[in-house]
Amino acid sequence: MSTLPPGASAPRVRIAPSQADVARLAGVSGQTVSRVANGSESVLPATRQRVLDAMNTLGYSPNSAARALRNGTFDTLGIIVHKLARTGESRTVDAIVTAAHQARHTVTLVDVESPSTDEVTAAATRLSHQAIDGLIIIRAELERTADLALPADLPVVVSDSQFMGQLPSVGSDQISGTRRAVEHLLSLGHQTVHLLAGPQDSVPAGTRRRAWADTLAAHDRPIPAPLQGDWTAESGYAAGRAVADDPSITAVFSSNDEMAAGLYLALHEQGVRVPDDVSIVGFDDVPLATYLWPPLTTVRQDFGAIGKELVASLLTQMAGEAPARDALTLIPTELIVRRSTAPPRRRP
Amino acid sequence: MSTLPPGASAPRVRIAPSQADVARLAGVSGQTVSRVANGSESVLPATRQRVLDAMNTLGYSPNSAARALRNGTFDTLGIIVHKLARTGESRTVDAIVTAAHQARHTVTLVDVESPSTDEVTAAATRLSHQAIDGLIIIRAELERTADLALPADLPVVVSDSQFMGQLPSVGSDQISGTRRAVEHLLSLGHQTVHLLAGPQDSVPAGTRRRAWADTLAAHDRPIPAPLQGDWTAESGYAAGRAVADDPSITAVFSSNDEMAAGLYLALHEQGVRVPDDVSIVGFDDVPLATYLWPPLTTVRQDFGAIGKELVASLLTQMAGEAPARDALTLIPTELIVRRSTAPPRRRP
DNA sequence: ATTCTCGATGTTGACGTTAACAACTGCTGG
DNA sequence: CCAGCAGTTGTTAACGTCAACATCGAGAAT
Repeated sequence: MSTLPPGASAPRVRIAPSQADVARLAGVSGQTVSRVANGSESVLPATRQRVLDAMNTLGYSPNSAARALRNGTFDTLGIIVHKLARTGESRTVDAIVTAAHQARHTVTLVDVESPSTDEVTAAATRLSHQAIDGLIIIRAELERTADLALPADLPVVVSDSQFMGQLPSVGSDQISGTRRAVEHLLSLGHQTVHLLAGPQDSVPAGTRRRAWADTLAAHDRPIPAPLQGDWTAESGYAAGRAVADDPSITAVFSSNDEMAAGLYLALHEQGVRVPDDVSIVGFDDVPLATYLWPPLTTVRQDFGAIGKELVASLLTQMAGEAPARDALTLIPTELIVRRSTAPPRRRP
Repeated sequence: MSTLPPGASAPRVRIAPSQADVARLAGVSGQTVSRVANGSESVLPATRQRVLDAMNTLGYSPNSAARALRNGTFDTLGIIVHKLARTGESRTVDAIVTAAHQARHTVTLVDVESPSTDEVTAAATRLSHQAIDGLIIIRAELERTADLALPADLPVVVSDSQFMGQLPSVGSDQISGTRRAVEHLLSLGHQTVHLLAGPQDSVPAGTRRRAWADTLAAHDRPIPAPLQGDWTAESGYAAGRAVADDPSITAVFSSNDEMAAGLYLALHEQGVRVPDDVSIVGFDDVPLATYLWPPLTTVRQDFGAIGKELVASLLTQMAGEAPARDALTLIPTELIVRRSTAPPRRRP
């Protein structure tokens, strides 16, 4: 009998039944309960039923911490992500969760405030203190992973390809997507294509920018100074004012759909018609791209495939295969032609 | 000396160092390592430093499974979500992750294919087999939780308010948001407001529908038959064709922004002007709402606040406070007036 | 000088599970 | 009639951590 001070309540007891409780009720050993829980063959049907019944009455579910401790595995994948609310990020995570589920794994999420080395390292440490068997890093805008302090034996995959040669990566084929976007505009008769660029320190933004310039160069076209954006629709709007003021611009390739939407608004406000006066191509194919006015021609990224591939790569590593440090899986992109592009027309 | 058969390789050993390894290297007991790891006061500075050094050289991080087993707590929150890629969902999850982080908790994610009772139960079971201290269910379209088989002692919160009286809930104040949207249109001079409804089996869709009807009734206006949608822009587009064909419709309240975007497209295609011919109000305030043409008047939901509140409620329960089964936290909504609404004009 | 106190550190055992092995049963085949 | 076998069930120990208690030593108080 414990003596509690007056007014004190008994500690809240987690009444989770254990294997031993089930064993006692079913009149078997704990080991047999374990066998039933894990679907072992060598249990008499009658015994199995007795155990199953006991589990049900008690509401037993195995303690995963004990199981993890015993097995040395958590059946859990960690994800480090920055700005989960963004289209690409949330769709990738969605796909990861689904793929992980199919592989009977759970997913643990950590959000970083900025995708800097320090933050990602901290997040990775925090995660490895938690229970994970593998780690997925989504779109960290880092220069290199050398500075990234990761547990040596932890399988890791990175989305987007800036870690090529350092960590296994999975990313969209942005180069060919960009090329097709630019060439689509060129083939319509535009003399050149202006770029609405993503932020300077973003790796994918840099990739798209280079691919844009390379494509123009390959066709012997002038390479205009890029308009600078930061992925937000707001920055696209700002750029749109500039575009509206410059009648020489007939075609713009926006590094993502959000900025294209901002561009649209500025152009509409200034009475510049799309695609009659200016043709626009975006990147991503967000769900709403079809429903902008006019429906946006854009480069579709297959985020679902990326998520699936990330998980597949991680599972391979976890199965013990030596990770090819320089493995890069490229997911194809696709140009979706809608109604925001047309042959150039002279503007007044 | 173990003798391996020729050709056999040693098993892949997870070389994660344990407390004991650190203790040996630092020349202290495991308990002292534990004390240092958990920031106990009563360790001599010199000793602490020696332990810290040993931790660093070995790359030690405490085994969370063992810790969880010992402490009976996982510092982890589980989330069950359907269609993570949607705006509201991903923003809510984002906020949850951030709030959980601040409370030094990790977040584990499970996606269900459909928000049905069976699926949610299965997911909850799966999660409780995993390591969680509390559960957040986002927008399950269930009638009641009675059927939901949840571990009895597991703290749970639900987003959206359909579980009122059954489980603690957090949700937007959809009723007043809807009322303000409808009254805004009425105050502009519209005789009545048509509804573009969400799917029949969705609880929030039902809430908005009732609030819409109630508001019209309160103002003695006719209540037209709702246009039926399913949350997708595509369904909004279909409804838009009908709206374009019916000149008597001057104002539409769309149950979400996506459907409003679909509506826009159909109307633009048919040459029906917004807001000149038809006024439109949406719900959610997705990031792109400002950048539709014309910028969409809509009811803003504060998903960030919802996520924060969900975590707060869960933490309270986990701290041992008896959950008020009927607790309902209502997060205010806000009408954002942009340019898709105007006084009615006669259409030809 | 002796006892007391207190702070630092060590020892022990338990959390719930499962692999490895041991033990027991009933049956087959000689 | 018994060795041996296969199939079922039980026993033991260990995974890594930490709370509770035990121990030790040094200085304070008498």
